[in-house]
This record gives sequence, structure tokens and C-alpha cells, in this order.
Amino acid sequence: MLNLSCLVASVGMEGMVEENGTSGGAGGADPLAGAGAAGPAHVVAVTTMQAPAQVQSVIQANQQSVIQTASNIQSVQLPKGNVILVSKPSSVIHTTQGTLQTLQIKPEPNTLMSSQGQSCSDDSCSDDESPKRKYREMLTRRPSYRKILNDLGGAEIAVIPAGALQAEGGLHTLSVSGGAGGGAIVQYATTNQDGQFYVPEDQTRKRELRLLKNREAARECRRKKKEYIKCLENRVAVLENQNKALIEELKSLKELYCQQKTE
DNA sequence: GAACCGGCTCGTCAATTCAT
DNA sequence: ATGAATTGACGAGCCGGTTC
Repeated sequence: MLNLSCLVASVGMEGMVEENGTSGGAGGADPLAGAGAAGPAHVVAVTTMQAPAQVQSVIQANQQSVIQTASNIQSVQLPKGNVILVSKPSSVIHTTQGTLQTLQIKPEPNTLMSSQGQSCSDDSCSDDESPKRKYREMLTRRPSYRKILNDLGGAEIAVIPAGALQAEGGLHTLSVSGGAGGGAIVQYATTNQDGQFYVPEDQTRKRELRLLKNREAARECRRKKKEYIKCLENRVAVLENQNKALIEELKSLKELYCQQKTE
């Protein structure tokens, strides 16, 4: 885990905060990263001091911050002294220079901090800036959807109820309840009368348990991926609207300028 | 109706990361 | 070091639309 004080220091220096971000999908197989030329986009949960509501936001490099709530969409200008609380360890925040003055990051209780141009102490950064570590992070795959979106809520991974495993002669039936796809029955042979291909029952049960867990994990992963994509699509809509408004503004300003010039 | 196709979902495997 | 968690990749199956 990168040390957060190092990241906060970069806010004052460059107007940018980055923590555990992907390197634009360089190493990981991320079909979603790099969709925009501006850099990695991450979803963060943001709370402002003035409007303490939980919102979801995707913030992109070299762009004005767009903070998007669950109910409506709003772009937010951050005056001096405002605080953004970022509860996602894998968040990336890029702002226009000078807009973001103070930042608090609270992935863990002990790491809460605020800073403007705070420098990074050697103690806190030495371990995380080794070449080996940096190289590993270059190759790391994208942050998990859980990290990106775990504030969006959703279905819990189903817990196997006690007694779900039951023996039925030569076959074992594993009843699975819950989950988006409804119930499922998995059957598997455990014995062979000729003594061939014998698989110890304990191992077979372990395998079934692993498959069940992975099945649920895959469902959850796909759900998170869908939400992530939905979030990106929302952001596209927001930015398209912003772009349209800016073009209109530019147009009217140009007209005004030409008008004054001719007078 | 049969055959084909494309899109979608799901389960599984394997590689990788994370947590202890 | 090790087990758990995460997620990309792959194949199978289902479904609706299209063509013959």
C-alpha cells in the first residue's frame, strides 16, 4: 500500500492525487482502462464538508472534477479550504491546478490526514518507493471492482447454509440457495465401483466448496463490473453535457468579442 | 420448421493479488 | 508462506432474430 502522505504531498505540487492507481492499463489486462486518452479513471466516494452527502464520482486527469450524486449530477467547484473525504484507497483524483486545496484520505482510521503542499517524510515513503515495488506496481493489474465500487452496495456473497451438503448414495448433491441466478444443484460422482478414479470424499467436498465460492465470486465480480461500466457511461454523459455547455459559452463569448471589436 | 448467427449469462480454470 | 479473494479468459447453453 502506498503511503498516503506522499500522495497528498502531490496535491499541492501538481494538483493531483494518485494512490494505487493503474498505470493506464500498461501491465494489467484491463479492457476498461485507457478508454479515454486523459488517463486512468477511478470511481471514488466523495463527501464535501459543505454538503455532507455520499456521492459517486469519476474523476479524470486534466479535467475539472465532476462529482456525481446518486440522484442527480452536479459539477462542483472547490473553493479554498474545502475538504474532500476519499474513502476509496484505490481512488485517483485529478483536478485543474489550484482548485483542490486540501485533501483528506481515510482508507484506514490511522491514515486520516489533510495537507496542502505537505512534503513526504523519508520514514513514511522509503519502503514504498523502492524500484522493485515501483516495477511491481507497473505490472499490477487494475484495482478490483470492490475497491472501486464497494460503496455502491449490493448483494452479499451467499453463505452456504449448514447442512447444504448432503449425501445421496453414489452421488452427492450440493444445494445452493440465494444469488442472482436463483438456486442451483450440483452433482458429482464420488466413488467408482471398479475402484478407479477414486477421489476422497473430503477432497471432493473441498473442491465443491471452492467451486461454489468461485461461482458466487464470479457473479459478484460481474455485478461490480456492470456497475463500474454504468458509472463510466454516466460520466460520459456528464462530460458530454459539460462539453456542449462550454462550446456554447465559447461561441457566445466569441460573438461578444467580435461585436465589441467592430464598435 | 430447421439451420444459422450474434448476444448474453453462467460456471470453471488459472493467474494474480490480498491478507494474515 | 499460505489460503482466500479477485478477475480475465474460455467454453457451454439459452434465446431471439433472420434466412431459406
